[in-house]
Formats: sequence, structure tokens, C-alpha cells
Amino acid sequence: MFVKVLIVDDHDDINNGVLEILSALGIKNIQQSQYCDDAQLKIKRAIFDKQPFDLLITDLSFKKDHREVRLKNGDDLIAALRIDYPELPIIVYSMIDLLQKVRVLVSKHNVNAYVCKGRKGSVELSQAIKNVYNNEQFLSTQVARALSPKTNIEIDDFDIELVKQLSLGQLQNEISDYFKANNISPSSVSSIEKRLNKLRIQFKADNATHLVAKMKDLGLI
Amino acid sequence: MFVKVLIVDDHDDINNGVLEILSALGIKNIQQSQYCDDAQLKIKRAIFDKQPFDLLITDLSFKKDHREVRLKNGDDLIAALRIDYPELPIIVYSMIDLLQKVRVLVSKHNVNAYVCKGRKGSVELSQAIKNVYNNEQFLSTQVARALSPKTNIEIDDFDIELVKQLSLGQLQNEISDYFKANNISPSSVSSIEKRLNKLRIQFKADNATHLVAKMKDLGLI
DNA sequence: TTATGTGTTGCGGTTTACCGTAAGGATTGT
DNA sequence: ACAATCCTTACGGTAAACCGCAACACATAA
Repeated sequence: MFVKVLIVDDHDDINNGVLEILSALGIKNIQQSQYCDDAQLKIKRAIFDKQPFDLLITDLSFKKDHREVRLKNGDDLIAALRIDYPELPIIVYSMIDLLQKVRVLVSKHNVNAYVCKGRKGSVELSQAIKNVYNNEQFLSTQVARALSPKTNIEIDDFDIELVKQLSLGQLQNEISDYFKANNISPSSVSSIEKRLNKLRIQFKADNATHLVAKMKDLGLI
Repeated sequence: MFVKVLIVDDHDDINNGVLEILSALGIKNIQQSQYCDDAQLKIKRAIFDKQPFDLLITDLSFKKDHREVRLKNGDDLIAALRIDYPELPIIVYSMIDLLQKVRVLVSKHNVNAYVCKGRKGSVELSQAIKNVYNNEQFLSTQVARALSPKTNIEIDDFDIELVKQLSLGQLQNEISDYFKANNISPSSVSSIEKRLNKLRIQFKADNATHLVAKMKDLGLI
């Protein structure tokens, strides 16, 4: 089993909960961080000390507080770590159960497991740890279909960016200018209208505001 | 100290975390629920059995799953309980740190304490339990100012309802009709425009879509 | 090569949002 | 009672969103 594990979660009680799960699995050397910046430092330092962590369990959402931080959430942390340590086993333990999120983390950042906090969170986390130790992937049942090929990934990064701009109060022609300036294609107002129309149909939204609200609810933007 | 306590939270690890805190305070009789409906039943049953709970600690957000539920979140549970048991001490233990939320729960539903999950969640929860036992209120520092009178409660239920309708894709004249039908005043399109304008200025939003996005981020709608 | 489909762009017309102004009604204070 | 003020409503003009149509570019397949 894993020997040295780092838990990163800003909730102190979850931190403790995870700690218990690890203890139950016989893992002795457990460290915790409530900030992503700290986590990154600890991992670097551990390698420098020739006693690297062999598993990272991290949340995604971190509350802002008085402290200035560089890595503001788990996504940042994972992205930063993957540059230097592509082989470090990572388990995400998060409340977020969006397929899009899982997809990006697993396919883009090679996260080894994605466990959703919830009614059976700790049971699943325990299983995930065992799986990852055996070089197997683990996904919570709610998000298991994230990677199944039949899932229509009809909406792409362009769509996300487009709606995000809308949610920031940008007008369609402002978005068009923005896309032109950033070499994002298509960029014409007409194309933007068309995409939005497609998205409105897809999400059964009556207008742009409705669309933004729905996509925010889904956590897509 | 309290003798019999009910914890309601759908996250099993938090449930365990809270359980530990209670144990540390010497509380022996602790029960848990992962569903609000169950919690309500347990409380009713306990009274029927002449062994009522003397403290409730509950989350607000509950994930949907396969089960049909009547009380879909902590707000529902609290509202339902307050009808029958206005004296039951209630501590809310939630991730939500919105002043508006705290305000409603404390002033409208007489919640005895509001603790935000976070970096010091369990420490604060422990303190909250002690306070409530001594008939004192407790609010996490992040939301303590929720009840301070100087907090401008400029936005009222009308504003919330208005923006919520917008987020549902309703047009301004549809909202006007809706308000007329439900005897909500003011109801004219002109007044709706004016209110929205006020809100846009207040929230520094460029247009309705932007406003909805911002208010959703703040959890106001 | 032509044909066919897909995606991008442009344009005109209609609807809705946005903004200022002004009139009428209700409330408050004197 | 009166005036001052605030709130509600109506209206008109402009900007933006929405919608359908058509032209063009590009790729793929017959």
C-alpha cells in the first residue's frame, strides 16, 4: 500500500475524515494542507528530501480567505504538479459531479481517480485508493459515464468560452471583436448568434440569460 | 451538555467528523441522517418515544439521488421543524457563506447558530455547540456581520424574485404578467426595468445576463 | 471533375432590452 | 390642509438580440 500520502482540502473535518480512511488502510505517513500553495511546496520539499509522496488526494474547490495564493484551486494545483511530476498518483475528492470536469481532469491531466464527496464518499475514496495503488482507474458511479465514448461531447471549448464571455456582460459584437483579437474562429457576430442559437436549443434555454443561468448551474462556466 | 443530538448531512465523512466533535464534548447519544426526510421522521419518533433530541446539527445542501424526497434541503427541513418544534436548538453547518442566507435562517427560522464549513469548521462547530447550550447565539466570523444592522439590506425579496425569473428565461413583459397574476407589486414593465437598472448599478453589471451571472455567483438566486 | 454537405459570414426585419422623460398616485412631514 | 418626496406607470427613441435567408469557402465523396 501507499506509504506517504498528502491530503489537500480546506475543510478541516474532511481532512480528518480522509485521514481516518487512510489510517484504516494502514497508511502511517499522512500529511495535510489546507492551501494548494502549501501542498505544492510540501511535495517539492519531500522530493528534495528524498522522501517523496506517493499519493496525492486533493479537493478542487478552495475558499478564499485573507491569504494571498498563487494556486487558487485544485485544478491549478494539479496542472502545476503535472508539469514537474507527471507520474505522481492523484486522486481528486470533490463535491463537483460534472462530467465535463471529470473529463478534463482525467484526459488532460491524467488524474488517476475522481471521487465525488457524498453519501458514500468515504467508502468510494477507500476503494479508489486501493484501485490506484493497483494502477487502476477509479471514478465514482455518478461520473463514471464521463469517459464513455457515447457521451456526446457536443459542446466544445469555444462554446464554453462564448457563454463565459456572455456571463461577463459582453455584447455579441464585443465578443466578436474579442475573438478576432485572439484569433479564435469563428469570430463573426453571425457565427456567434448561430452558436448561441444551437446552445439555446441544446440546453432548452429561452434566451441568452437563461442559457447562462443553466450553464452556471451545471458548472460549465 | 446536550445529551441527544441528531446530525443531518449527506456527506458521510462530514457526518463522521461532526460525530467526533460531539464525542469529544462528551455527548454519547448521537444519531445521523443522510436525508432530510429521515431526519424529520427521527425527530418526530423520538418525541413520540419520550426521548426527544435536544440538538439538531444540519447541513443545507443535499445532493439528489435515486430517492424521492419531500424535504429537498436543509432550509426545507428547518422550515418544517420550526412549525412543530419552535424550541428545538438548531445549528446549521454549511458551506454556504452568504449573508442573505444567514439572515433569513436566523431571523426567520430562529436558527441558533450558523457555522461555515471551512478551514476552521470543526473548531467553530465545537464552539457553537457550547454557545447554543448556554443559550447563546453563534455565527462564524465570515458571516457574523450578517445580522449587524449597518449591513444594507437594500435588495429585497422582490429583487430576488425578479432576477430569478430572469434567470429562468422570462422576458420582462412575461415577468410583468406573472407579477400581475400573483399580485406582486410593482408589476409594470417600466417598474421592472427600473428595478433592474438599480440592481445593475448596484452589482456593477453591464446587462441583465451579467446581473444574473453575478447574483448566481453570490448564491442570491 | 462535379456534387454534396458543413461551416462561416453578411444582411434585413422583427422583437426585446435599455434609457430618459414625464405624468399620476401614495406617503410623509409640517 | 399643504408641499415635498418617493414610487409606480406610461411612452418614445435607440441599441442589442433574435431569426431567417442567402452567399461564399472548404472539405469530402462520387
